[in-house]
Amino acid sequence: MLYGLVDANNFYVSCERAFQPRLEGKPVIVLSNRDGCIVARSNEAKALGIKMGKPLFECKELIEAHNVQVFSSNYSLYGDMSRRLMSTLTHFVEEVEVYSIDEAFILADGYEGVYPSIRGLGSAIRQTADQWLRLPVSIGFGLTKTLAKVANRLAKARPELEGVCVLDTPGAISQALEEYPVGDLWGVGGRYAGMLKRNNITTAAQLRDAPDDWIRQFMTVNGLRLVHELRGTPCKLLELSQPARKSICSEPGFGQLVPDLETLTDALTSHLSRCCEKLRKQDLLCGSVTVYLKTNRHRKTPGNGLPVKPYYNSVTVELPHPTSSTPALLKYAISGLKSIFAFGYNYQKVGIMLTDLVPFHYRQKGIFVEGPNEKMIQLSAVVDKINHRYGKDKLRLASQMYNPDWPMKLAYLSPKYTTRWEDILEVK
DNA sequence: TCTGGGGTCCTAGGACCC
DNA sequence: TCTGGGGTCCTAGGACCC
Repeated sequence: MLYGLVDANNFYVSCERAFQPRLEGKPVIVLSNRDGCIVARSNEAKALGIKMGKPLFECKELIEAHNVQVFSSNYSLYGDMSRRLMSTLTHFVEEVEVYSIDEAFILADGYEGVYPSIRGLGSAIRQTADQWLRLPVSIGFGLTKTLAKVANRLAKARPELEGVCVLDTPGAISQALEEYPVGDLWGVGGRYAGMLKRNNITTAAQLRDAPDDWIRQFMTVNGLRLVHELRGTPCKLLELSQPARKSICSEPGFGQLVPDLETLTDALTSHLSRCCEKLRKQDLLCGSVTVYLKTNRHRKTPGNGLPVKPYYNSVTVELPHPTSSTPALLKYAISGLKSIFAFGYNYQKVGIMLTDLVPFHYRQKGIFVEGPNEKMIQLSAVVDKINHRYGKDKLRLASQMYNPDWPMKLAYLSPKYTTRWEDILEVK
C-alpha cells in the first residue's frame, strides 16, 4: 500500500493556460486578491527571478522588460477546475483526500492488476488530467504522506522522471532523503529550518536519524510525527471526510488607508456578509464573533523610517444564541468595532472572524432566552439565492454603502470559462 | 523544621500549511 | 501610491476548582 500525492503544477497559471494556449512557453503570473502580490508563477516567470509573494509594484520593471503575462485571481475558474481535477482522480482510486485547491492525497492499493506498475498508475493519471483538463500534474508515491510529498517534489524537480516519482524501497528512500534539504520538508518552516541548521541538521536523512527525545523537546509532537513518517511509519492518515470548520474569517485590506468609523463599518458589513454566506453554505451557526482593526505595518514615516503610529486591537463578542443571520451578527460586530475604534489612525484592515461554530441541526432554544430567529435565518438564505442568481451584493444591508469610488482592483481578470454562460468559449 | 496534589478551562503566542 | 487571505495544531501559563 502506498500513499500518493497528486499536485497540479503552477495551478493558477495552468488554469489560465488551459483556456489560452497562446500562453504556453511564456512567462505568466497570477496575483493575489485585489492585485496586491504575486501568488503563482509559470516556470518561465520563476526563471526570470520573480519571487513568490512579492508585491506586484516591486516587479513592474521585470514584468515589462520580459513581457510577462499578468492575471488577477479568478477563483471561480480555479475552484471549478480543482473540483474537476479531484473528480478525475476518483476514476482511478477510491480513496481521495482533497488536501488543498491543487493537491490531493490518494491511496494506491490493489491496482497492480490494472496497471503494470505503480508508475503506470501515475502516468495514467497524468495523461488523463492533461487530456480532460489540460492541467499538468506531478505525482509522488511513498510509504507515508510525508514521503509522498518528498517524492512529489522530486517528480517536479527532475524532468527525467516525467512527472512521476516512486519511493518504495529503502535504498531509494535513503538516497532521496540524503539529498533533500530539511527546510523543504512538509512541516518544517523557516523557524525550524534555522534551528535545525544551528544543530547541524541540514538534510532530511539527518533529521530522520535524530533522537526522538530531542525532536520531541524542540519540535513538539508534530516534529516527532514527521520523523516517524520519514522512517516509513504512517502517522498522518488519509482524511476522507472534511472535518467540520472551526472558524471562518475575512480580512481583506482596503487598497487605501481609512481613518473613519463610517467607512470601516461599511467594510465590516461587506466582510461579514461574505463570512455569513460561507457559514450558511456549510450549514453552520456561529456562537461568537471577533472583530479586529489594524494599521499598515509596512508604512514608514519619511525621515526616521519608523512605522507610522501602529495600532492593533481586537474584541470578541459572544452571542446569546448561535445564529447564521447576517443582520443579527452584524449588530454584535458593529458594537465590537465601535468598542475598539480609536480616532487618529489610518487603518489598513478591519477583520472579522466567526468562531464557536456548530452544525445547524444542533440549534436549540435556550430556557430563558429566545432561540435563533428562524425567520431571520430563512430570510438570509433567500438573500443568498437571489445574490447567487443576480450577482454578488445585489441585495445587501444598508450599512454596506454602495461606493463606486472604491477601486475594485481586478485589472487583469480572465473570463469565467467554466462557470458563467456568457464566458463559455465558442468553437467556430 | 515541615506548607498538597490533583484536576479543568481559557488565552496568547508560536509554529506550520496552501 | 501600491505590500494576500485564508486555515490548523500545540504549548505554556494563569485562574480556578476541590
